[in-house]
Amino acid sequence: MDSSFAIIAEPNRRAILGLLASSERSVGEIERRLRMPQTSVSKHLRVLREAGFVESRVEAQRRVYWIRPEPLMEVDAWLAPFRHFWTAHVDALERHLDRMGRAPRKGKNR
Amino acid sequence: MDSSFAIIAEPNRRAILGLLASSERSVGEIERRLRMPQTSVSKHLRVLREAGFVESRVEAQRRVYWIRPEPLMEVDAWLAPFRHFWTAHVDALERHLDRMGRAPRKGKNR
DNA sequence: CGCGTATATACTTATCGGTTCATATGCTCG
DNA sequence: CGAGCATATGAACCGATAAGTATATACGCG
Repeated sequence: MDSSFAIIAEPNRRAILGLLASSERSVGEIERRLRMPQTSVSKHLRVLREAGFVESRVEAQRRVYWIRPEPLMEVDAWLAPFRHFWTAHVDALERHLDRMGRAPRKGKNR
Repeated sequence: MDSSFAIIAEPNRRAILGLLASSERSVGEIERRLRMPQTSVSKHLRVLREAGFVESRVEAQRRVYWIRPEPLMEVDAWLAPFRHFWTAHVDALERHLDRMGRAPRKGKNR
């Protein structure tokens, strides 16, 4: 329903994503690091999971969560039309790189 | 009050920013293009202005609004720690460019 | 002047999402 | 099997806010 933007509007969710940026973590780890109630962590993780921001696996009694990049890429893409405001003089180079493929081989495209 | 993220969580506001990305516009123009009530446009513009996303000048009876990049840069910056997820193999090149100053040729005419 | 257009603002209402508390489920180990 | 930890889920509560309505202000022109 809501866009990815609504999801990352919540500071605690951004904090969680920030933690997961460096490596995957269990719920308990997140709880301790961010000093936020477990129930809250769980609920935010649920929202993040349903929105495709994270994925989880069960490891005995724990659940380990990690980042899925797609929704964040979407946000990144939305910023594109604005980037020239702060990178004006490099635009030409950027476009050049894009045209060159920017991610040459490596199959597995959509 | 809330972070820039909360501001762009609103779809109408993103639409307005999207319009302004290409060029400055008056309130009436935005109203017509987006087919949204004037009062709504005004209110969103107010929010955007107070959050530093746009700036306006008075031109006779009209107000012309345009983008201020700072808050969007902030969002762009927040994405940095995640970018390696979708640009992993280009990272080296990116860092290289950054180290070089990102604006190699000095022949730029001004 | 006085009307029409352009824009902003106050007020109200309904909705939404986050937090808290209580409880449920499931796994591990003794 | 039963205790205890890790995590999830549900319900009530509460504050924020978007949208609608109505009105106010400013300008420009005949």
